[in-house]
Amino acid sequence: MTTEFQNYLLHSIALTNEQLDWITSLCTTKILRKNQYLLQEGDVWKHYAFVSNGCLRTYSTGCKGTEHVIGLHIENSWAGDYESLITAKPSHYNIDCIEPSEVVLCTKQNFERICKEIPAFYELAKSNLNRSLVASQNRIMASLSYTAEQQYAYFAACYPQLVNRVPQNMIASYLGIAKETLSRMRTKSVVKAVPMIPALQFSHTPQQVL
Amino acid sequence: MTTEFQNYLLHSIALTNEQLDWITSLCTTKILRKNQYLLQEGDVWKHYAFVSNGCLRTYSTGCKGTEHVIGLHIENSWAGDYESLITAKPSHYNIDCIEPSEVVLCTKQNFERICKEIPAFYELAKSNLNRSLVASQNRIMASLSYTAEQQYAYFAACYPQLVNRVPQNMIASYLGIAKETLSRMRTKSVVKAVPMIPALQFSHTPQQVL
DNA sequence: CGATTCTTTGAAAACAGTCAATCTGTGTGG
DNA sequence: CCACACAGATTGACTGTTTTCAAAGAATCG
Repeated sequence: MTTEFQNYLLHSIALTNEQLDWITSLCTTKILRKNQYLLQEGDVWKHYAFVSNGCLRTYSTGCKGTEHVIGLHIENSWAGDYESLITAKPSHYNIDCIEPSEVVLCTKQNFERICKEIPAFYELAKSNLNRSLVASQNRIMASLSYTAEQQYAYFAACYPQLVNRVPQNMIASYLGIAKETLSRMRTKSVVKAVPMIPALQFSHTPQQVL
Repeated sequence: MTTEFQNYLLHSIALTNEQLDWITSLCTTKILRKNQYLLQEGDVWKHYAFVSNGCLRTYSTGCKGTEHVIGLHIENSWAGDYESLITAKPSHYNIDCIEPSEVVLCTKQNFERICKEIPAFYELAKSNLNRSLVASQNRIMASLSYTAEQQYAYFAACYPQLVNRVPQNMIASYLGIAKETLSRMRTKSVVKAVPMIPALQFSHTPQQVL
């Protein structure tokens, strides 16, 4: 029987059974209940984490205690604080579960070992990193170009799976708008088309954070 | 005599003279006048470009023809459209010179050849990519957390070199605010301190786009 | 010096944020 | 099984910031 993680790998790259088993043996699975932290501010993040099930959010606490959602991660994507991982410094972020979730953890060390051993795996990791960067830039582009309403429409177009799964206040926070504003926009809901911006026209791919 | 690019390399990684010469031989230098395009929307970006002198901007044209500045690049940083580079698709962005500039170009192919041959160079490239990603995320964090005024203060703290070098309308565009708003903020100029947000407290490093 | 680009300024209007109250649904424990 | 508590969503009135448009003032470049 193959796990979600193994399915993800098999769908992404070509692997022998031995390789698949070997990778799996270097990873651990962790079950998290709703609201449980995967990473807490101040801790050093030392893993690569694949979300095999559920939904998590990465957020940071700003001045006056407001929470700002930096990332949302559902099954088949990656979560973690990349900055903390590569600098080995304490994280400024929190990651917790919006739903009961299951994540596959791989230590940085093991992850790099796998990369070295299996070029295809390495290419996958690199491609995920690239996609993260592109996704970040698209998000910046959207925030520069769009009004609150257009941003939400763009978000909904990019991540239809999240719209009815993630609480609205978190989506609002992710978009940098007030939850009341989002609520009002939704009730109006004249289903406006998002004005298409060249830079964003091919970007309807789910965000990956590695 | 060493060029700016060679100085950059020597300050970043350890190289023999032969290696340095070899790398240099695989790159070309291009002089650009003010307002000249380095990349124009619709073209495929195929290089890695190191800015050895001057200042460039990456921008995109949104609906209604508004220009949105996605990146600013001064000497000793990198410019280019990474998305177009890795996907080999036409770029949605324009890059042009704010000042007369000099860039060192290296084709993707040659760049990868150097990476393969010289591990330290590869590590440098990887580290630049990582820093780009972190910088993007910090920019997102800032746009979520800060008011227009705080954003400008944060920008000025991060990039003091740019404040009096890049036209204000472009800085405004970079920050996603109207140029008039920026102008008003500057004249008020009660030099407010930026409220520090945990996530951004160590991020005062110049943006690198590789 | 003339032309273009960039910046400043003013006033009105649009937009989004805040605060506070109410409403809804879900899950828990008595 | 009901009542209650709690998290999330909605609504209204108000405030404040930011945008827009238009015009005038600097600065820069050829």
